[in-house]
Amino acid sequence: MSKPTIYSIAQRCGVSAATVSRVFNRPELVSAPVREQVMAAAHELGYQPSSAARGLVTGRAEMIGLIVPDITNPFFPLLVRAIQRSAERMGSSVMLVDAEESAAAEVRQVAQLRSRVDGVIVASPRSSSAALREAARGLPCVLLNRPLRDLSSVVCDNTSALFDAGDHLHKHGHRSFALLTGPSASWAAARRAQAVRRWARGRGVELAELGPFRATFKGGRQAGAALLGTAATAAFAFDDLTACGVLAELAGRGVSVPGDRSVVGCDDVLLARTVTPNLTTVTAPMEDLGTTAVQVLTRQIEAPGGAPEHVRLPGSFVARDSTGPRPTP
Amino acid sequence: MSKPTIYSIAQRCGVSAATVSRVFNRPELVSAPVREQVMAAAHELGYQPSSAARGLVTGRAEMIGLIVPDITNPFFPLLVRAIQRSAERMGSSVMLVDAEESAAAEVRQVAQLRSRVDGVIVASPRSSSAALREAARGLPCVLLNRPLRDLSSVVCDNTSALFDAGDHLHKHGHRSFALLTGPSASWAAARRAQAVRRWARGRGVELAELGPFRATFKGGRQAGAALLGTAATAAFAFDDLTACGVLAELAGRGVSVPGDRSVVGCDDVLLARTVTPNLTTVTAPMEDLGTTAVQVLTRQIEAPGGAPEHVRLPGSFVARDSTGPRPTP
DNA sequence: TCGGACAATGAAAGCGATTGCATGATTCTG
DNA sequence: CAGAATCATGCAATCGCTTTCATTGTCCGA
Repeated sequence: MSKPTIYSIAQRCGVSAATVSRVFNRPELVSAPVREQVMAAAHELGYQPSSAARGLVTGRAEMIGLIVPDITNPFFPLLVRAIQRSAERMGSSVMLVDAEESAAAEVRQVAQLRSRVDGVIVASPRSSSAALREAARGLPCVLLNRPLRDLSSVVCDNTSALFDAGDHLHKHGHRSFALLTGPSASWAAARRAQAVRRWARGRGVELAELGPFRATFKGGRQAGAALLGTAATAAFAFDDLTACGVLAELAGRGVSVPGDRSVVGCDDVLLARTVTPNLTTVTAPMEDLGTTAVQVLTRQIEAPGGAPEHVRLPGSFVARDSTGPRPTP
Repeated sequence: MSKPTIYSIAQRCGVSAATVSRVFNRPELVSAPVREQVMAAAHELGYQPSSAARGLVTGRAEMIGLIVPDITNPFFPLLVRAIQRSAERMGSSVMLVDAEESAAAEVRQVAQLRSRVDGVIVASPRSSSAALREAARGLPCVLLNRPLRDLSSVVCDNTSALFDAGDHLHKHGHRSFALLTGPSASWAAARRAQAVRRWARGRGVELAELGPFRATFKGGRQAGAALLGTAATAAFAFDDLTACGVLAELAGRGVSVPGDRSVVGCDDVLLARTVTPNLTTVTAPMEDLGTTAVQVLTRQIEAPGGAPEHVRLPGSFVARDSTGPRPTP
């Protein structure tokens, strides 16, 4: 007894394979009695259509690739889940690839994926644009948090939320700020830094730029240490993970947050709500980001060579416990 | 210009498709000049073999499924990465599925996956054994952290590490302990609880059992609150996430850790080292767990119907800052 | 009552690769 | 130098499914 195929079923039911196939794909073309008989037989035999065979003829893999630079970064699990969920809704599965922080790996992975997926979603802060373009040639692709003119992209724009964060701190009396910058190659880092700078200039407040720091907990500790070398009473961390590092470093040195300094993070990952004090941060609309990415990708797949789409979703500011009034000197 | 196939290449090089195929699969069977010519042409045309076609004839998808109950649980990203890494080494890709904490989804997903993968790795604390068995029927499968007699499994056994943890606390003078139990349906939770109980009995110390609590940060907070209702000076949390909740709850109530109470976690996820104080915990050998799971699965795939394998890997105790000497009353 | 429209089904041609077998060209062996 | 062994290559079947086209049988209107 080998795996059941449409032929096993066809034979069993005394119909042709074509009919069996239709029962699954275009059931309305098959008469009710036959349809039911076939379905019953299929169920009884435990029939599962071979996706390889189907893919071969339809040219669709019903699968999308998802490339993340580092799944251990708490930013991604939420995204992965959102993407997976909406992919499932579209009848596709998700193939996850962790590029392990290596640009070379990213590009290599895309090449690897090509033949197995209908398209890819790439969350790739690192790779060079040229490498990305090349890798995506002829393959429907949407970039996450990294716009590129000729490839579709879905990005989270935190500019206005960061303005809100600044205003929030300003209202609390802070006048001297520090910007703890993230990896220089990261689009998000550049973008966030720019937003903070613009805000500070607009407000006419002092802004010390520190960094760049690696987007890790350790990087955050270094940033925290650096922060103490300045007079800033409030700091914008690149993301929540670094903010946590900052918090830890400050705590380690007996500096109170938000008593002595205020810290705001970015992304609102799980960590933000498990750390003490809870992080004031900017929440990224993960669910939306994922859903949108899948939708855009689907469109690219259905109309290959269509114009690239660019979607920008705003984050929003959320005040928690890592920010407070300026310490009275 | 449609997608290049072995035929395009064959034609271009004046050889047969079979030869082209061999260049990629059994290059030693092809003469050097032809081989190089074909490779050059393939590269030039940007040829990528169709995995659907290959899969159809070889019967292999070169892909394994990975089902996790909740990718946002910090336990999993490390595992996912380890699995992906070693799958890649075996020439397979990983299809990730987040069952979203639903046993029904888990089983449904396995069914869905069947036709697209060569086998699955299931990290499924929830589903009933019967459901799992049924879902895995005829599909190579290895269970993670959940042994079942007739299915292969790879589990992390923390028993001895928990003994070490207990001894560590005992040495620090603690005599009254609390066990904050995890979800009752989880094998790991049961196992850990059992280990702690055995240890406590062996030592003849007092052990208050609290719970079960959900394996979330919130669950941890509740556990923390409950802990304060007891005289225990040291607590075993179900995992790091709940331990963090405990820490947060205690901190919120002005209870110092490790000054007033000691807390040990389990798993050693990223969180353990980002929280203040750093968690004393039991590290799970994630890398090994993942690698082993893939190896076992590979064996199952190559010899379907072979006897199930059961691997048990020990965790190890690591002392950090959430444990200390018993407070002097 | 007959022709055409329509519904239900089957036959068969691929999709793009792999692979066992056959073949022709070389090289070896005694 | 004949026959065997070896090597490189081609032919063609096959994997399981989808889909076009053709066929058959029904039903309806005129």
